[in-house]
Amino acid sequence: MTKPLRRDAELNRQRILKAAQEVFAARGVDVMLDDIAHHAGLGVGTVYRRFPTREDLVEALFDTRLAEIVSWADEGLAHADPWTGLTGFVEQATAAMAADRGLRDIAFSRAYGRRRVAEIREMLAPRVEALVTRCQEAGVVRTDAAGVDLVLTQFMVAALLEYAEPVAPGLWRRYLTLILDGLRYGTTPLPVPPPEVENMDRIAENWRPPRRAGSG
Amino acid sequence: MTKPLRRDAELNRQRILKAAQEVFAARGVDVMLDDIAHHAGLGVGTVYRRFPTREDLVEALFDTRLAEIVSWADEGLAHADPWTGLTGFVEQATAAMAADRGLRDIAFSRAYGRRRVAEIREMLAPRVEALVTRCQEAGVVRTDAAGVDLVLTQFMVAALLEYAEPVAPGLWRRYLTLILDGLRYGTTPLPVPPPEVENMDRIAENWRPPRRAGSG
DNA sequence: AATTAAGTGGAGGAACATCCTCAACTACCC
DNA sequence: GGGTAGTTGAGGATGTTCCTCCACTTAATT
Repeated sequence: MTKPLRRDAELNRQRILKAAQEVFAARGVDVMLDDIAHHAGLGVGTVYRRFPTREDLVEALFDTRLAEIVSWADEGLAHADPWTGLTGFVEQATAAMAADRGLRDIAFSRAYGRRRVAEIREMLAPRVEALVTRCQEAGVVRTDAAGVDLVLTQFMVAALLEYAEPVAPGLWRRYLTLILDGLRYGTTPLPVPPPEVENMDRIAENWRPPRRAGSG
Repeated sequence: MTKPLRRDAELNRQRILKAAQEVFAARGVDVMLDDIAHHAGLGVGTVYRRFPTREDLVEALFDTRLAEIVSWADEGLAHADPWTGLTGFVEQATAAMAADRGLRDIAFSRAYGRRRVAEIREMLAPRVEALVTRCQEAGVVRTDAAGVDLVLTQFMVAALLEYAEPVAPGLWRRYLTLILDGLRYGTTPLPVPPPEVENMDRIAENWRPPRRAGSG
């Protein structure tokens, strides 16, 4: 039922998507839409006409990016060696997030992607769980680790990306290696249980929170 | 040459310090001074009269807190077992930062503490270096690790605190253990060198940065 | 080439957040 | 009780972000 756009309008739509992609990647999904418009060489009004909310832009751009991550998880699960499957997945996902600050936001924050993106995110959890379990059965991951641990460590590495990536690109590989070694070779009993799955959402809500969402 | 304060004024000064301590601990050093005043049951003007800048409050409160961390490092160095010395230090420091969001800010951010606090921070680096080196000589830390690695991992754990501590208190112990295990038992060669010390400041500048300090 | 509907630009108003001053007031101290 | 130090908190100054609106431009149609 949607009428096709006029030729110039369609061209501008593409320009906006390209600009949004670039600006999101460089500065995260919280940038002003004005900046995207400017970067696209267009007026703000045009952006708002085509994508009334930031969410519309996010959905249009990150739907496939997240699906890609899910497919990497599947590839990891299909890999002959469980450990290589796990590390390969983690490295691919982290590399993608290192290159795109917006992707980090979408992957972790619960502030965007209420629609499609949230569904895709939920597809990831069981796969990550399986990646870990498979390694444990093969005896190459400590038995007291859990699937959520991988998510939490990704959180930490993503935080490192926020701080260090612009200054020391690629440094994350050093600390990811360190953490994965801990996961593989560590023997010190983990002193507290992993978080409940219900808590993961509440933890994710603190990803890049609004400046003054303070408590009392 | 500083005249003693009038009795009521001195009392209020104490009230302000106590309130600031509590509010900083709960919500970080970026809270509005208005909030501190209100929490102390005083008017904003009083706070501004006594501590003209936020920096004054910070210096008054965190000088000793940071010195305490330095002394823990010394205790760690004095401990008979190098590994226990190292982990003991790291755990004490992290526990302190888990309990005080303001302390995290002061320890990592370069936005405050240009004066005294910065000096104390600089006393820490060589001690941390020594803690690691001593463990390596004893053969209980991988030889390709460096002193700065401990700082960077603390960065990651501190980030985890930001996200998870309000929701799942104490969870940090799980991931700190994992990381320390990696540091001790890991064998996978670390793929990139540690950051130059000069870069550490630039990384720290991204700790809780102003909302729109974006690049181009 | 004239008509019309679709699309565009971007200044600027609205809604906030934060900072910090200052004039009227109050409390201490001698 | 006079003088000085101290207190107050509403509100002006400043800054940020969002998003609308309408005069203007351009593509499509006849």
